[in-house]
Amino acid sequence: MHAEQPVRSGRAKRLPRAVRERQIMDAAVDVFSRLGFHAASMDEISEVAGISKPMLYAYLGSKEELFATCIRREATRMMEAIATGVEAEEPPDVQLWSGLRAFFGFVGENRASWQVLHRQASSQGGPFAEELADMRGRAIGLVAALLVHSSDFATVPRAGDKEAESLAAALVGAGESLADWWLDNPQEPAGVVAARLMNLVWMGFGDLVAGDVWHPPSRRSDPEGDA
Amino acid sequence: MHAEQPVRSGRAKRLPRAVRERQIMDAAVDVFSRLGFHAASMDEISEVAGISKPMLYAYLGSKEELFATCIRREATRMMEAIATGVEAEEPPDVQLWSGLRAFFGFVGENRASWQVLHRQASSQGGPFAEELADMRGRAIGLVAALLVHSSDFATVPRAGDKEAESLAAALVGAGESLADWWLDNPQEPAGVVAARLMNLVWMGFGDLVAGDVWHPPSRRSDPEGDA
Amino acid sequence: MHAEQPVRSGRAKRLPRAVRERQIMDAAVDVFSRLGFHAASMDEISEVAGISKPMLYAYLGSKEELFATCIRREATRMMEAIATGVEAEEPPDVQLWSGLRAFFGFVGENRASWQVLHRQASSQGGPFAEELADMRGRAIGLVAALLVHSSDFATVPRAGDKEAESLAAALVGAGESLADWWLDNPQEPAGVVAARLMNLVWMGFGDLVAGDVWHPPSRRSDPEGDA
Amino acid sequence: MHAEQPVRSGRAKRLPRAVRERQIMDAAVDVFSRLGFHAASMDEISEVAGISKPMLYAYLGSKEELFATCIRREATRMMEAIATGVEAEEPPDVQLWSGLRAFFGFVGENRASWQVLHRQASSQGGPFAEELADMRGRAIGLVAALLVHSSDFATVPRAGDKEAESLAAALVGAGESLADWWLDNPQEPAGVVAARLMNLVWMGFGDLVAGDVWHPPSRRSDPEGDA
DNA sequence: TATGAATGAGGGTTCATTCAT
DNA sequence: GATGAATGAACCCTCATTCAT
Repeated sequence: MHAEQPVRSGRAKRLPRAVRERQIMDAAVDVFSRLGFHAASMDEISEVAGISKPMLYAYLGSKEELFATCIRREATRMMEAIATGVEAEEPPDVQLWSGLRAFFGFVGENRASWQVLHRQASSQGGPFAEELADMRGRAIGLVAALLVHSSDFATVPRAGDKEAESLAAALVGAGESLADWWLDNPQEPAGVVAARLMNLVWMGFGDLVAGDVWHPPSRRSDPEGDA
Repeated sequence: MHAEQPVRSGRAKRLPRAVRERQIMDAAVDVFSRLGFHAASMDEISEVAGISKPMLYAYLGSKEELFATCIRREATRMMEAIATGVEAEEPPDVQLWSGLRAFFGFVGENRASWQVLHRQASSQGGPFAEELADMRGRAIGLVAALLVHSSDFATVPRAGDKEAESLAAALVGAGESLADWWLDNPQEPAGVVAARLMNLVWMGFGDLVAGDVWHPPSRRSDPEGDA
Repeated sequence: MHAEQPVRSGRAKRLPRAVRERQIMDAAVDVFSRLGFHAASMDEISEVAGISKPMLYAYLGSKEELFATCIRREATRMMEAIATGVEAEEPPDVQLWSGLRAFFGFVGENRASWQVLHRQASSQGGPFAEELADMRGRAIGLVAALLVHSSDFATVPRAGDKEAESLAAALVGAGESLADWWLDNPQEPAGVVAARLMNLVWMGFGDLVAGDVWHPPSRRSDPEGDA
Repeated sequence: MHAEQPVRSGRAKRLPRAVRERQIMDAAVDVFSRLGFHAASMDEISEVAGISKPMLYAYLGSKEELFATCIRREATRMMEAIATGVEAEEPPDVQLWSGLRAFFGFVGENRASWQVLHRQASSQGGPFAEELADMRGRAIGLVAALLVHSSDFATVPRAGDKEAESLAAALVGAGESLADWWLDNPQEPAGVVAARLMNLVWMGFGDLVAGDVWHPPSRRSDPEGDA
């Protein structure tokens, strides 16, 4: 999580452009994530950023541009965080597991980013709704590819892309929703929550009830605990 | 889906309060679902409703109140639609299955309601965000109860409410996300989509890959097909 | 000249739309004529009109629309004033004379109208610059037609449209400039100034110096004196 | 027409003040003539001038001062161009003719200068309107003096200064308007247009129709043709 | 009751102008 | 001397909300 400047007073110190830009983006993500696109005002963003409004416009353009830039930056950060955690050579279930862990890890450490991405994006109407729907769509596509791949040798394959895509959509939604729930119930570590979702989607509730549980391949150097 | 009055012209006829109110709420749901809370204007709502703005205020209060009322009404409608489809005496998996079917059925037939509930609600920081979070929370609670109940006799029970709640949250999110996906890919009937989700959460992807599929208890008079 | 409301204070009285619209337009013409398009602010216009800004927008649209409407209204008024004074059956010189008299008469009685039309219009750039150039072009065209017609039987006809048009442009410019001069030197009645221009363009300075003067056909009921 | 620096990049070289000032003024005239006073921005001017904004202010003061300076410089240039073309010993009609030719010549070769002077000046209510009115007034005075002088021995002299001044105003306006027309219809050489105006004001349209035309005293080395 | 007319308040954006390096 | 960085002050426009008929 990026730290924000305390509310400014007096003339802002001169800073190189790149630094200011990051500062502003951080403030914007913060405000957008708290209030949503419409309710957020450029006034408030500039105040949180510790600069005057004209700087906002000079550096990041219009409100819409600023928002789109935020979305893109945070989405990229999240995608990269997840991609970094997944290794293509692993078997599908392990890939899924790594992805989930990385996802929850990112959400836990970047609440604001997550909220901008998840909460504000749906506010359909703006031109970025599209942009965000695209990103979500791409994420779903990736998961779908994973699922398809994992079932290449199995009985379901004939289901076709649409089936995989719909399951991926469900899975992504489950992840999002669980992430939100987790933010409101943060008692448990990321790994536990991730494992729970992994179990649900991989084993199914039926198996869970029957006592069958999915276990991650035991690895030693595992910083986070998992149930 | 509720029908809207064509754009009004001239003085509106005197109508019993209840009818007027329904008329206005229908218009409001329509506009809110299309534009979102902020972008929707009282002007447009009153126009679609076929009455003047002062009437809007006289009947439904402020914009926030109106929105909250919409949310409540649509949420109630949905809850009832689902509750109607579920019979408490059935075993848990059947209850879940019935609930899912009812949910997708409702969404398919009430796009506007669904969009108000799902899309607009989360994006606002206002006082209704709370209201909606509450409703969603209650829904999650119900599902959690179902899950808990279904596992009363099983190995997992000790997990406690939190585990069930988190799984319920994931399940609800999966349903929401899949519903959205379905609205964008409406080729398949509600029942098929519902069944797919049922399979995912009950059997798990692992079993699906292995060819194990969950089947609804065969009933005769079943209007919709299921996979 | 239309009278303006004194600066408003408190809520404006309810007025029928048509009346308010005229009131606003009068104020707008006043302010635009004094400050020009850019320097005029909607705030000031609304203040002069005795209403709040939202009414401005409700009735007359954006600033540009308002300005264009002003231009059109005043141009129409002036054109009509002139057209009314000219009779098509008269010989060309008499038509020109009548036109000049009507023009100066209008300018004398509608300073603000004139200034909006003349001063502000040239402020090139806006989309109305075009509009106004058109109107001026049409006026020049009319004068050119008059000149062409007046020379049908003479030696110059071969000169072609361009020559007539250029002379008409010169004549129109002379009229505008003289009108401005007159507003700064208002000692003499409209008729005198008009006659002077008539003499200049019809007799030429050479003849004037030689003592030859153009005389209007003597009519009795002539409200304004002419030299 | 003054040439502008290509868009600058990097630090501007140190230059003697006079050169810098000319550079800036050229840019300012260019921008003002294209956009008008209000629409022109100091940003654009400094960019065209190839220097930074603080330099702009250091050298030429505020926007208003800069504009006034532009007006003064261009007006002076034009006045001098005209004065150079007129010889005081010639008879009045020849002086007028020379002046007109010089004027049209200047306009043809200095479109930007002309547009700043003519179009932008009148439309502003600011303090330079005054300045420009002054200059125009002086020009009118000069023409008036010429007219008065040309009629010293004639029948009209008693008319007094006001009559001459008003005629001069008309003449100046005719010239301005014709110059504008010419810029939009540039097929004919400056001399032809000038001659046409000369004929109009000296012979009058009445004589023109009758076939009487004013002829310039034949001179040999005349670069531009005249009708 | 029902409404056309009216407004306070605030949001996005830009611009002339000036520090501080 | 020269500049990138910074801002106060306006301006256009819209919207939720309310009078007064």
